[in-house]
Amino acid sequence: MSTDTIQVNRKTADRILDAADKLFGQLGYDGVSMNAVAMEAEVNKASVFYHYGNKDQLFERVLENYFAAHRNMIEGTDYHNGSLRERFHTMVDAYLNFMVDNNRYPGLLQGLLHSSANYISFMQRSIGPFIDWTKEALKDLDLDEGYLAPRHFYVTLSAAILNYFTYTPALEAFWDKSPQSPEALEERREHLHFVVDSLVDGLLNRVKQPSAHKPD
Amino acid sequence: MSTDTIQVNRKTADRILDAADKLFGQLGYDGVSMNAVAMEAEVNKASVFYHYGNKDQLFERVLENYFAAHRNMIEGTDYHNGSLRERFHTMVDAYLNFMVDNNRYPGLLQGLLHSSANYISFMQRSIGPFIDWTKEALKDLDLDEGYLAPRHFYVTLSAAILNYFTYTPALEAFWDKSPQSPEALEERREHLHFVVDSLVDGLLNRVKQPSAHKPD
Amino acid sequence: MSTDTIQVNRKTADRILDAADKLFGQLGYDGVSMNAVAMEAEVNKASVFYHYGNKDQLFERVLENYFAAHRNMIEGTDYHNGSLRERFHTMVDAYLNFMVDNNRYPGLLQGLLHSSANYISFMQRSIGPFIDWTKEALKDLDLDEGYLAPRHFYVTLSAAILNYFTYTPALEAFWDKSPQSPEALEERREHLHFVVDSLVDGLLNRVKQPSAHKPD
Amino acid sequence: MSTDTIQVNRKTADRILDAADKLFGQLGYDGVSMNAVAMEAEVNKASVFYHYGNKDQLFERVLENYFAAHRNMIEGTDYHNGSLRERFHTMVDAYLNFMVDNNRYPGLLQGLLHSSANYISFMQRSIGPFIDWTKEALKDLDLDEGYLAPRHFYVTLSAAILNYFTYTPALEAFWDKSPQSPEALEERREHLHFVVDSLVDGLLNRVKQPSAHKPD
DNA sequence: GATGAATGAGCGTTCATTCAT
DNA sequence: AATGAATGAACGCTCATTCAT
Repeated sequence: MSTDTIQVNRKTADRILDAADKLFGQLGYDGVSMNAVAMEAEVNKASVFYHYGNKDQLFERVLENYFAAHRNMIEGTDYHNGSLRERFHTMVDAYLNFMVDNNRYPGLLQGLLHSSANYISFMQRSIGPFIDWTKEALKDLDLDEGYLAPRHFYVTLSAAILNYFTYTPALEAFWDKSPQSPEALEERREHLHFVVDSLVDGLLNRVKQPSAHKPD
Repeated sequence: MSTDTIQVNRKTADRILDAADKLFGQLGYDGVSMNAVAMEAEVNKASVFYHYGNKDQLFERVLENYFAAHRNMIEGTDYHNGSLRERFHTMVDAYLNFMVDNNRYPGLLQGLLHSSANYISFMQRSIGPFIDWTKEALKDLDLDEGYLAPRHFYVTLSAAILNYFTYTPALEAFWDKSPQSPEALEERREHLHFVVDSLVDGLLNRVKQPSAHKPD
Repeated sequence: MSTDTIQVNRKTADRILDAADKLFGQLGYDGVSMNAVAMEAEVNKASVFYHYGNKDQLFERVLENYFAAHRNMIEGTDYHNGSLRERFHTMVDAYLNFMVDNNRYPGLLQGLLHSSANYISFMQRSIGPFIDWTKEALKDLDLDEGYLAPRHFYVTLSAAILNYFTYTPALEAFWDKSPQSPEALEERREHLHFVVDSLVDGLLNRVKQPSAHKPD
Repeated sequence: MSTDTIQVNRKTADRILDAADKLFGQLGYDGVSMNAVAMEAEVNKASVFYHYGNKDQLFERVLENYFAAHRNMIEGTDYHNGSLRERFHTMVDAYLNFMVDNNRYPGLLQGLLHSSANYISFMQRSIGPFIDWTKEALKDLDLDEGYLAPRHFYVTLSAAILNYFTYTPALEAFWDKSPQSPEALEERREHLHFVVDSLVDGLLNRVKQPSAHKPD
């Protein structure tokens, strides 16, 4: 009974959050009205304010959910062991899986780019752990700066993963199957692994440290 | 009435288009009001409508300018000759130069992702030539589908270029110099060339060695 | 459950009435929301409605408390005996003391002036006894109408008392000490006694001297 | 024709200001919605914002009009010459005439008492000149502080004038004719002159300066 | 060409109020 | 007695757009 009550009481708030999640990811902060959220959630508009205070707070609740999931994903992934190649494969797989499971997240993240400066720190909280992750994976090679610095690999790889999702609507015309179908996703995963393999090969080639710890 | 005055007081229509260009790129379609455009251009609000009809048409005029420049860039680049590696370097350089010269374009493009479907065909008109370009560059290898298909390289490379620009505000915290400074851009260019070199090496490796280990 | 706890957690209904009293007096009917009352009283918003029905009724309860106190003040004051001068001094002192003891009342009363007609009868219930009071004090002089009628003295004297309190925030800039400080209040009391003395002198002068020069 | 145009163009803005003037005076700042102003002025709600920016600015425009008229009244009144009695009579007449001509002003002023602190400075700008005026009138008696200080006379006399107007709706039940009728106003004027005469007599009696400049 | 004025629709938000628990 | 949730109406305000001049 008490469980029931909790479920019933959470229902409206959850429906609102789901609706906001969906719409903000599709249309961005400015493209979504509180009225639209209320209608999507099939609740009264005032209820949205009752449960989440205002539009900014609702938006941040949506963001925080994803950032928490994002952090959990990173913390739940063991990327310290194995060869350089293995570590990168682990990372790319984990990131790709996360995007598949949270397919509204990329759109949400892109939307932040046009938001007022307030939300840039939100993005940085999302980027930071991933850059650290890349640093960790490349730690043996001692590349702190220059064109092979971890941050460049972060931008290149995250972009290769993210944009596949955000550009899906535009890409559909050029794909033979829906880009988000399991088959297409598997193909993209193979491509990303190929990219990682190639980059790791190229990297090891350039740094030329045959004596380095755990040669690949 | 002097030449100076005329130059300073550029044609109203131009001033409006410039203002719209700037604001749409910064804030996205929904983040910009016609009033804001008028104020930025220092013209009367009704003038904006007089010259461009309505908000959608103004937005499309801004888009069209960039897509025309984009097409010109592609058409003006000779990517048919040279080795596969050379052709890719040419492409990446041309695309990067274009972004530097048209630094409002990436933001504009990202904004389209949230524009409810209307503008997807605009994006596709921008993507199409680039995909053809990639196909042309890879024509010798006969890769029409699968994880090595040209379209995957398009997504990977365009993302690696594009996101460096669109994510600039968020990246600044992780860069030692401004990501848009000439030095940082040169570094990014080197990284992209490294990426291309690695991918071409990896590609040639795989294509010539059908018996090679399958990806993961 | 100790006596202390009970005293601190006064009856909910009382806390609400106090909060409403304070806020309505400060901000007027329109300036106060039921939510604000609930927060000030640190009770649930629905409790306010449970105890007082609706906003109008809550407001009226606050008013009624003051009007009852006002009536008690008048009934508890012996203004029938003594000289005309003494009777007026008694009145003015009683009224002034009442304002000091009920310093939220003047603000509340002023707020009524903007309440669309509904509450005018409330004001009249407050004014009536005071006018009767003035009539009683002046009963020997047989002044029912004209510029010396009791009602004019009521307006003049009540205004001289009331506005000193309601205009306090604006007067502070022109006072050397806080207008509500005991010293300032004592000074105001002396002034009011001076006013009463002067008016009584003037009144006796005119009434006893029908041949006196007409005003102006 | 140009005159016509100007009149036509001013029409809407003027109608809005008139409506705001009327409603704010009747109901106070919080009691008036922008919609109500628009309906009273028979214009579109957006027009109100077009012409006056926002509610605060509209309110301040109304206030400023009265404060300007108030200043003009004071500046246009010669209260430097004549006996003390004459100077006070001049003041009271001017103030009373101003209230009759600007009968919405008292209500507006009272409404300010419940407004946020922003508007207190507005009130003080209204009060200041009048207090100076009182000081000027009493300058020969050297009364800077104490219960006979000019500021006390300001409060007493302004209250006697102001409240007669603001309390009109409540007073009507106790008056034999409408308090704002010419006859009633004339009677009130006589009363005020009686008050002034009595106070001046009382004052001269107390300060006892038979050798003072211009004995009354 | 250019612009001041006007407007219906919609925005984010708060309101007083109700009701099931 | 008390409260979390819900809601229709209204709030101040901005929007894209039109139109007479």
